[in-house]
Amino acid sequence: MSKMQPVRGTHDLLPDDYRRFAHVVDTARDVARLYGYREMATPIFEFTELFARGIGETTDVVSKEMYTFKDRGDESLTLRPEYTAGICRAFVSNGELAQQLPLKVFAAGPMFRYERPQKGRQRQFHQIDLEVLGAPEPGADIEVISVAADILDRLTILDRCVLKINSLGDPESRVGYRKVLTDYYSAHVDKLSEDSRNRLARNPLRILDSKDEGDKAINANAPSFSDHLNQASRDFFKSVQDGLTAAGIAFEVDPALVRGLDYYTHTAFEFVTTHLGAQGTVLGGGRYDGLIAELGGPPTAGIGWAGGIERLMMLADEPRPLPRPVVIAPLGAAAEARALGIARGLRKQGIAVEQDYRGNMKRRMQRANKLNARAALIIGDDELAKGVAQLKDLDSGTQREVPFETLAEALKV
RNA sequence: GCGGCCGUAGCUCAGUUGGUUAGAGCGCCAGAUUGUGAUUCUGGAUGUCGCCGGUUCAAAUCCGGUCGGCCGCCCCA
Repeated sequence: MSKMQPVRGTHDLLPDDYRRFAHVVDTARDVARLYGYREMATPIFEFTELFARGIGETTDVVSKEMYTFKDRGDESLTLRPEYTAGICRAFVSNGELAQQLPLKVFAAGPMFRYERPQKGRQRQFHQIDLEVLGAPEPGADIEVISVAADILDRLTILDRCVLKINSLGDPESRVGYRKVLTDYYSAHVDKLSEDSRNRLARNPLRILDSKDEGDKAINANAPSFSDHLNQASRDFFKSVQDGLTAAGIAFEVDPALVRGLDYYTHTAFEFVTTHLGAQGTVLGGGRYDGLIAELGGPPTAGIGWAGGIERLMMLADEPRPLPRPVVIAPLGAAAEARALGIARGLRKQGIAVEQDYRGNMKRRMQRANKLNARAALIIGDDELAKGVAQLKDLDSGTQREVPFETLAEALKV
């Protein structure tokens, strides 16, 4: 093509695509509202430090995937790579939110990560996001997962997804397990893959999920997280599982499920599919009880998830077609002028009316067909004189005269 | 960031061992007595063969680079 290409990893959402995009967001918003979540939005860029501190300096997202730049005031800013940090920052910035606990919010918008694009992976992508702040109880975990399941169900993709959950424990359990795991892998470091040797220092938990055959052999005897959860963490995880079962939500416990962002504690979960190539995760999240305190706010529990809109779009059914319009086809200057008022009156009644800017009868009828119009209103000099329009049903081809005054009634669906 | 595949009309794709004005289907546009669409018929335009450079008498075709897409890894949504 020409040089007028979009930036790598970005895409235009043309009208047909946008309808499917909006369908995902609208569906999610509707379901979230049923659970009492309120929509909000935060800025697309924040101070770089927010993400560095919130997500973790050593994570891939922060260390090599952020769009970071200096603005004209020499501030280091970053295009948000995810939503949670921004929402938590907003919670800390806006004291009144601390009086609305538990705060249940829904959000949607673009995210930015400098990654190698593939199907289902773009540099600018979009997420729907759900968060509950100020609820340390497992009931919040259950509810948040339940909202996600309902959204996927309404998008008709739940049956192609599997819910995987795991517990990363509370900080005490996590620190303890991490030590045990690091010791174990350090003893086998010479047999680990290069990737996993790098993971050992950054996030040893991730080695558990390695696809390398040699690593898998070592993993077979690796200490299990479930054996190193303290009693409180164990009870918490049990409650979440029991709640999901009670709610009728199917899940699998996956001990290898580890999320890449540092702030997660306790519950981690992902809805995964095999229908998107290498990009299996459609929606994922977890609990992050320490994040808000880490950002300098009052110690406040948090749990939430994000879902990739583009990935959901690829799986979801086509949204319902738009209501079919009526085309008004005036012939001659006088009729054209009169049609403007008639069309406006019909739209006031909630009827979608399209009026061409130009064209003879044939052209207007062709346009009507192309617009998938259900009916055409033909108004020429004769009709103008009689105060009627020819109402042609474009499916049956039948046509009848209808007085201007009763057009709205004749066109009500 | 690593490894691999690919790039020809708006779309899906043909295009022989390099050879003359680069093709098809769909779609688009225009006509078939100017007040009636979708069907049918006729005609038309599709294009810097992603881009830049090299080899050659000659490049869509071979070579290099670059941009972009896709697949796997990594990572994640």
